[in-house]
Amino acid sequence: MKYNYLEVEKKWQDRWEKAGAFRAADPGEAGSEKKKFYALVEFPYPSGAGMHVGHIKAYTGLEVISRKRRMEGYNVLFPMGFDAFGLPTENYAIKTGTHPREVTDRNIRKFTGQLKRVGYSFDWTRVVDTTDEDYYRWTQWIFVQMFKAGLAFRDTALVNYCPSCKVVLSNEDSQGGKCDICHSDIIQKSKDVWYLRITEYADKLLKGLDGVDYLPNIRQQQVNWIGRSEGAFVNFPLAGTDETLRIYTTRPDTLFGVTFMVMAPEHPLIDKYASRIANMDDVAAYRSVCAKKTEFERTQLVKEKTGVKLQGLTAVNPLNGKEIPIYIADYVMMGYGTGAIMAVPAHDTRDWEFAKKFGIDIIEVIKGGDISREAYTGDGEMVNSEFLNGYTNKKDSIKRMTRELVSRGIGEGGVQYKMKDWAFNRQRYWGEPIPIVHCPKCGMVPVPEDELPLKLPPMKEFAPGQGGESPLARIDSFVNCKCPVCGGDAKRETDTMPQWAGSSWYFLRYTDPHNGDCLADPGKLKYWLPVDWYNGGMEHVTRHMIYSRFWHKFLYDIGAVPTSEPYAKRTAQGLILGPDGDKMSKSKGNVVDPNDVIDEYGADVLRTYILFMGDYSAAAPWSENGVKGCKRFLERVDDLFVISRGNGSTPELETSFHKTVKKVTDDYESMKFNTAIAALMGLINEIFEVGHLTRDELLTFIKLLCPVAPHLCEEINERLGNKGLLSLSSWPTYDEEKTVDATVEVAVQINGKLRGTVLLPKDCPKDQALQIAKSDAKIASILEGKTVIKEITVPNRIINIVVK
RNA sequence: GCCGGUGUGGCGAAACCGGCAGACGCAUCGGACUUAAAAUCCGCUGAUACGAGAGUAUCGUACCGGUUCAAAUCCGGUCACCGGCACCA
Repeated sequence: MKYNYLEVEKKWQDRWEKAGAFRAADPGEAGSEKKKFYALVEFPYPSGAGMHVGHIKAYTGLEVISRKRRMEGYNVLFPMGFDAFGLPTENYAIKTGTHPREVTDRNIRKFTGQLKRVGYSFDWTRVVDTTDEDYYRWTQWIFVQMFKAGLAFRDTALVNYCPSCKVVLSNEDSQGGKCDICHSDIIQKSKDVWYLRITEYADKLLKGLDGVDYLPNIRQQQVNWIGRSEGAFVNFPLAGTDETLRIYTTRPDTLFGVTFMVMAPEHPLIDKYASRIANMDDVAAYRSVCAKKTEFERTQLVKEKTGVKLQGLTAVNPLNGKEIPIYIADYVMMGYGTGAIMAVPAHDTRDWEFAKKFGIDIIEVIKGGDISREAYTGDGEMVNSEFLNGYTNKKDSIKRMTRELVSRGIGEGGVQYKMKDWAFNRQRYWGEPIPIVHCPKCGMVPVPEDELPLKLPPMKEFAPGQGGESPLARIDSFVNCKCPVCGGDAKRETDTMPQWAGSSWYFLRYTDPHNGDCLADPGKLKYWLPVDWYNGGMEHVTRHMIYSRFWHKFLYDIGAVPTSEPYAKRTAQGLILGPDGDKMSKSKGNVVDPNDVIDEYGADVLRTYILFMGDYSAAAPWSENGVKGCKRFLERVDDLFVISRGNGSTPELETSFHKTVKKVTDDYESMKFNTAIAALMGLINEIFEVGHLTRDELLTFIKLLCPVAPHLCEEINERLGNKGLLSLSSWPTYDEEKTVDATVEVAVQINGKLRGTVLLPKDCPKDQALQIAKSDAKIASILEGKTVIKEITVPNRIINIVVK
């Protein structure tokens, strides 16, 4: 850089701040009459390591959109905050003997400083911090509303437990059988757990996806996560009892192919009929083996089928009265469906494997495969199935069978979801205390709303307790309290909320961050919601996104927010890989620190490069040389001032400007930042070929580039003698007519092969175009002696002459 | 296994709705400036063959096939890689 970028960038950052340039106007304030635009980026977890280039990529996309929107005349809300509760901070605090409050404050200061150096146009007056009492007061308030609505409940259950972090984890936090935080193996443990009944919203969460604009892969991931399946429940009588074994299946039409039943090892009917089971010892032994397996072993490693046949307990096929053996096996999960299945080995791969191993009959009911070799899971004609014989369409046969089940009173159609209720408590210190009191007389009672926030008590030793109980349980003054209902002695809940709590509603608080009376003023919510555009990482698409949509839909149902969906549009940025093409990680030593890049090249270069790297949603490796290329580009932009003058460029350059304004305007909008910047690079090459440009053209250029490299563009604007901030000036317009050159180079093909090009006037008529093409010396020589069969012209693009 | 995505020069990548494949950037090479290097500027650069040369021809978007005047793009099949889910009945 020919100028001192660090100084110049600081100068403009200070001026923006002083002018309050990026403050969003609340309803009623000057500026609120403009159309609103709410741009949201995922707020960071303020880790001690500071910012990562991934953060920069995540924020810079919507930064460009926000800056463009402001110049287009919108009232833009582009806020930033900190998702600061959580384990890394707490673990660091324990290790270093510092209080997490102190660690958090320090990290937030560090992040704030780093973010400001990048020159983001955040509205810094609206910062939220999830660990702030005035913030988590409302997180607790929402929990209390959910409790009152019966959506927060307690249950004893087998849970995912991380022995290293000493916390219960949700299914989402223990994917692959590993702890999401420390990557230790998860074990199963029986515990008292708080749940949020997210399954009650499964259907709403699924249906809501129709009304929002999410990238297709994001939508699809959510659909898969919710995992809706349609099928039927069927009741199989247990022989010699009046009990029925209820199962769920997606293929009720294969009911005549059932040759055995399988129950999950934990199925309660086993205990109920233990006295009838002759081999209860074997059963108990098998159950204890299964209980010791981690979720990982059970689902990932062991594909070999195991199980035990129940001696003395059998089921009856309710359609034809056939007696069917029952097995227990761990390939059936207690947590899905009813915890028991009807096995149709001919047409289900898992049942087939099990049948082969245990020598069970296999009855074909769908023709089309060779069931002696493998299960046939395709479509085909129904056989061996009485009234279903001859059906060839799966939908029809399922429908018919479901009707039959209902009319005979042995089952009915039903829907299942893979999504489970959300395990919502952690036994750790650095989280929102769950505002519940356990009263021996009144049961569980929420802390009254006017007593919120229920503050985290100060503590010196906040390491988790040995038995996995919360550190808060050690503070008598916190635990012992009076019941808010009866006034008698009671005990407080000592668990805290998981990290996902605070981030489930933060975007609401941005609209009214200092409100002491409610989570946000209804008028402000009405004005700002929904979030118009939300950008973040793919890794948050299934957890954070689903959780926050759930909270939002609940808040909508109780009338606390005005929209049923929080986010109108969602995009996701791709990863930045290390220079070696691997994922960046400390252990590989391939991490790029954005601060180093700013020190060496300035924030404008960093921003430009990150957007220029490639497809915004795709992963791309970091390249130091690529950074240098962007630096050169910005230096050339800086040089434009010297060759700018009052008037008189060329008609060609004028056309190029119209083209570029159009392209950049469109490309920013579709997040094709790389091609927008490429267009500006192409334009600057052309300007230097011409040798000069007008002052107006230069102004247009820096306006187009301003969202990407705002400091440099402000500086040039000032040099041009313009008063006021470029960031608040108007976005350039273009004339569609002038985006096409007066003469166009058109390709001439013969039999589809390129044989030359001709210059034609814009929108040249077909006859004239062909005439000019044929008179071209080279084309004419090829055409000589040939018969023309067909002539195709596409205006301003191509001429193809087919000859024989 | 299932779902989604991707596959184009030495590299990152472009290419609207099927219409000149490789824009833009990097790297390489050559040149200018310099005592020299760095920086900067100018130029070349998909492959192969022919040509002293301006050039000309052929091939070329993972692979095989198809539709079309015309395919990176559409259709059928195969392979590879990435991401997500996973004994979900």
